Amino acid sequence: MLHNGPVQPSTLAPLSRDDLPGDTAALARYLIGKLMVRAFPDGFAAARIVETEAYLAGDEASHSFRGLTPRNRVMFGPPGYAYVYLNYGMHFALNVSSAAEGVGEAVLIRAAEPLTGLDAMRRHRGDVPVRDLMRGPGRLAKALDIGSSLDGTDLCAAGPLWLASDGHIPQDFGVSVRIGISRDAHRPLRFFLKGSPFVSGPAALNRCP
DNA sequence: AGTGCGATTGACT
DNA sequence: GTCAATCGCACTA
Repeated sequence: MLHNGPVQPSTLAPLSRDDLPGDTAALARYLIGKLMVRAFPDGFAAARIVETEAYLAGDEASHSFRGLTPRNRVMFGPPGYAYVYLNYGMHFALNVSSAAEGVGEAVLIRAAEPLTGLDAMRRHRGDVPVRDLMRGPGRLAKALDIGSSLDGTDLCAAGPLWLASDGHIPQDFGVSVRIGISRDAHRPLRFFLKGSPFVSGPAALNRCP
């Protein structure tokens, strides 16, 4: 889209944990337009988050619904940490832990617009169109080489992976039901940058009221 | 111990 | 449009 100015990932300060909204749906909205920054051995990659989903306590679709397990422990920890899990036995997905310690909630990062480090992303994803590099949670994780070794990473500190802002505030949010779930399927907990071609999901969910 | 099912993707008819 | 790949975890026994 139009709003990719030049980005210097190494100078992008991490988001402050105190600035993260305590309400998980609010955090999911807050993260739209923010940046994911990844440090690779040979440089940085950065991407603008364009699609998120909130997973709440008491939510049957959430991994936290049946209580704390080794896999979902980060969801029950403090906010602003990476919950990385393996889905369908083959795709990793990146979440940001949310809510107070002891409350199992998180925001799934579903899609992003690549800004810098496209060569590094293609090294992990192969030669696909820019639009498809990070369009979907599994693809996003692959592009940023995110695996279980990053589970528990502090996303509010400059390290292998963190959240940042370049000051861009998106004007037009879309809201829809979440993708790919069967339980609690009616809840409007998916948020996206309206009109972005980097958003995943069926077109019907992406046009708006 | 065995079974079933995903917060998905890519290949194929 | 259909479908297989592949594994952690919940559930049954």
